[in-house]
Amino acid sequence: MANDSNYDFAKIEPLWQKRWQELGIYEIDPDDKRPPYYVLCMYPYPSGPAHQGHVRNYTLGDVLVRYRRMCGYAVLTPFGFDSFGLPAENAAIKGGARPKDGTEARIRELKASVQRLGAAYDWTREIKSHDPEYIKFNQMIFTRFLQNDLAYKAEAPVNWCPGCKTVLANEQVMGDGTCERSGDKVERRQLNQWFFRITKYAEELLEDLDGLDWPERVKIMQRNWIGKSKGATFQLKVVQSEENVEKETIEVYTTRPDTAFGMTYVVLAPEHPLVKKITSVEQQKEVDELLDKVAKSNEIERLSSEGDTAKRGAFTGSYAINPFNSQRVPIYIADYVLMGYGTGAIMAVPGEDERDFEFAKAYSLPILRTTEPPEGHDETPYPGPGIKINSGFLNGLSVEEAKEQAAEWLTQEGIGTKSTQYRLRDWLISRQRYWGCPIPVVYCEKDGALPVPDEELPILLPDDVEFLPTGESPLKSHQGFLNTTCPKCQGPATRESDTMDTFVDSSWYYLRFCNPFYDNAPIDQEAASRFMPVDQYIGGITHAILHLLYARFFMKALGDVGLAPKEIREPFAKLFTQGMIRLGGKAMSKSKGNVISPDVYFNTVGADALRLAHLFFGPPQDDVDWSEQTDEIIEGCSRYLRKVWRLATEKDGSQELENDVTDTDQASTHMLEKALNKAIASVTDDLEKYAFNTAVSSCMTLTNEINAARRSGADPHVIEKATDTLLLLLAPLAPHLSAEAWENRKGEGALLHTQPWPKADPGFLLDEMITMVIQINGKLREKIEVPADIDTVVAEQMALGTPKVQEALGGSRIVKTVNLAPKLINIVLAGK
RNA sequence: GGGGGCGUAGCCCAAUCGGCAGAGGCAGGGCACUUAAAAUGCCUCAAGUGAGGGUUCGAGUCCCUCCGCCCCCA
Repeated sequence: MANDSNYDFAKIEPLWQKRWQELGIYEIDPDDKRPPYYVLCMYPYPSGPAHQGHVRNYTLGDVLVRYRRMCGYAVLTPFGFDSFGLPAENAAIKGGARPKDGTEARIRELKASVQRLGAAYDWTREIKSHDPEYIKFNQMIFTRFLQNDLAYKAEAPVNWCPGCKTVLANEQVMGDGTCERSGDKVERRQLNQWFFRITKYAEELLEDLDGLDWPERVKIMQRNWIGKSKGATFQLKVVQSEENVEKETIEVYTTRPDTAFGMTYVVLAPEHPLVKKITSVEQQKEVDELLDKVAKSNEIERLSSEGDTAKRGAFTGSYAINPFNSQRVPIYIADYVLMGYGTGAIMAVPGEDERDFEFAKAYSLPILRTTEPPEGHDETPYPGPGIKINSGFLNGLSVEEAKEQAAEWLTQEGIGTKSTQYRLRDWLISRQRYWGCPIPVVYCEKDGALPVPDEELPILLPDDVEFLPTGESPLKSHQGFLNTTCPKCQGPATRESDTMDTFVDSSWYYLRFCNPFYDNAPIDQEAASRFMPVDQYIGGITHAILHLLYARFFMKALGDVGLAPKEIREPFAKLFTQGMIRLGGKAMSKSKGNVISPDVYFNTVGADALRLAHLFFGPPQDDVDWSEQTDEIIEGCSRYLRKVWRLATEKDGSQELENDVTDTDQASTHMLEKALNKAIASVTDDLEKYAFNTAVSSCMTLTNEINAARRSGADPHVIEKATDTLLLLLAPLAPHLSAEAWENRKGEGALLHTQPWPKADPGFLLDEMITMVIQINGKLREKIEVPADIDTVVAEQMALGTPKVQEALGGSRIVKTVNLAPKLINIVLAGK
């Protein structure tokens, strides 16, 4: 066996996968003394066998798991499945397997392909969102939120498909506002639904971003999503045309109170409660027409800047009084003003706002500037800084000063106040769907909406339901599920038939992983205190906003209702977002139908080669285009691994490892020592900063150096040491082959992955001689070898003495020398 | 429309603080081994960094404008 030059991955990979599992080297005892380290890959929706996106994600995670383990940490490395969700239910409706059966089959498939990758997971901790235990605790969390005013019920618009007669998720609405299934135009309807009060945490969610070691772009996306803005709210009196009395007031929010003198009209959201009251008889028809149109359009259309502006608004027939100058301005309604943001009403300043300007032009409303635009500015609105004009007591002030003064004035007059608004809205969690966690609420005619008591949890989904293409959740008509008794009066009551958004499940699973065996509460707080926050979270950029924001909200809210350690405010200390795998210009995913299965590679080159290729493609945060060349890279990685195998397992015939090796080449031995230590340093450094592509190439370089050293007769002891180290460095990257080669070298039972991570000897990292670059006027002219500790003055003399420099000097005057000896000397000559 | 990213050799990609454009791989070429081929080993080839300007002794790297591709928000 020792001379077997063929590495049989098909045989060896499953053996090691089994051994790691049996040895439990990635499981943690409760009394483990090593420092804890929590590595987590976003748990996947089980859509069937893994695709290359999964491979990439779990490879990156596994490299870090194995590396940290070798660095001496007790690494927590759990895996689970985000197993509720729409596709399983849609499959059932189309006549496929029932959601539970289908989901569990998909889980088995995904798990099998994840296991073939050889990633080290503690499978004893596996959890699935649809586990009855998980449902129970999910529901318990909901009831705690309800009791602590973090959950509430309110009317909210939903996407309604008139063809399917059902509510659609946002993802089911196509870009053009039609239903993905029937193609009908999706409408907005009001429905009574459950919300989580995430807005209560808006400020904390914003502030705590600063302390996170996350990619800056993800933090920027979250900041924009939260959308904090500072401004003022104030009241406007309404003058109704026919009665001409001031009964009602409108509250508006603006970020630019300094522009109030330029207000030439007011706009209400079509849903604004005042619309009914203030619309005049003459304008009723026009207003109704717009209301009708708005009801049929979705938010995407409403916020779009496309479409004929002249058809997007309607005059109500009433007027408002601008408190700043007591002028009457008309009140309009317009589709682009949303009830959910600010106060649902705006003051319009067409002189300083693009959108107001377009609207004013379309409806022939006056346009007035209140900020002096810079010279040469055309007729378009000017929103920038400048000096206030046409603005009464604000004239002459800067925009910033005027904002302050205007808000001050509003406060003094008692008609307004400074106000901070957030774009973030409360989280609508109700889904009119079957395959999700049931919302644990019962409705009693006498006692109203009540949470289900803990001892009655979990409320599980009934199995005996029929999936019909009616579009309605089967729970809605399932009498056995619906009928219950009121926990308070024991009278007849009805269950809530909506289920929770699956983002609820994924908002706290990382806490459950800390101790998934705990049955007193959702979260074992002691275990959570030990492992949380997650040291390294890894997943796709697609979850940059929603999942990560919801999970952050849950961490805070769970702490505040006493279910999680209160001092831990953030769940993910460090985040890494991997780039997408694209095929044909689109992200690779089952729903897009452009999946390349890893199976064929598992069978032809093995998991290690595929893993190595994924690491080697390029920077892990960048997107990868899957192409013909990808196969060549994978083939190249496979070739490289075979090379390592030969190096590590074949005895070099010309060199026998005897005690008294004499005739060795000192220079090449020394070069190998240096190459070895440099490789340790650079691979370690690369792993710390996720530069896996360069970590792989450093291993390749070392491999080449060892082979070269063998040819030139370097000390066999050093060659053996370097080869051992190469296997240690490859252990996280290509775990099967390196583990097998290690055991081959070290004897039966030797375990590579429990070895300590190698340390570089700093003595070998510094070069004695350095190539010094000599430039003239910044251009390379000469290179000379100098001792690393050369005196800078001496170095400069040497540089000036070189023939090329002498030649170039040719009578010119030296203006200056940039002396960075021993690296570089730049001689700047006058006028040449 | 706003925000973010990317653009280096035929291709994938390297290049610490602004200091020699090349670490690694793929493809190509040559040689060795072989009866031959595969496999393997060795050697070799190649761009001046998307375009233009600026700052600097010196720019792939910093600043501005433009072009192309991608992502997010609207």
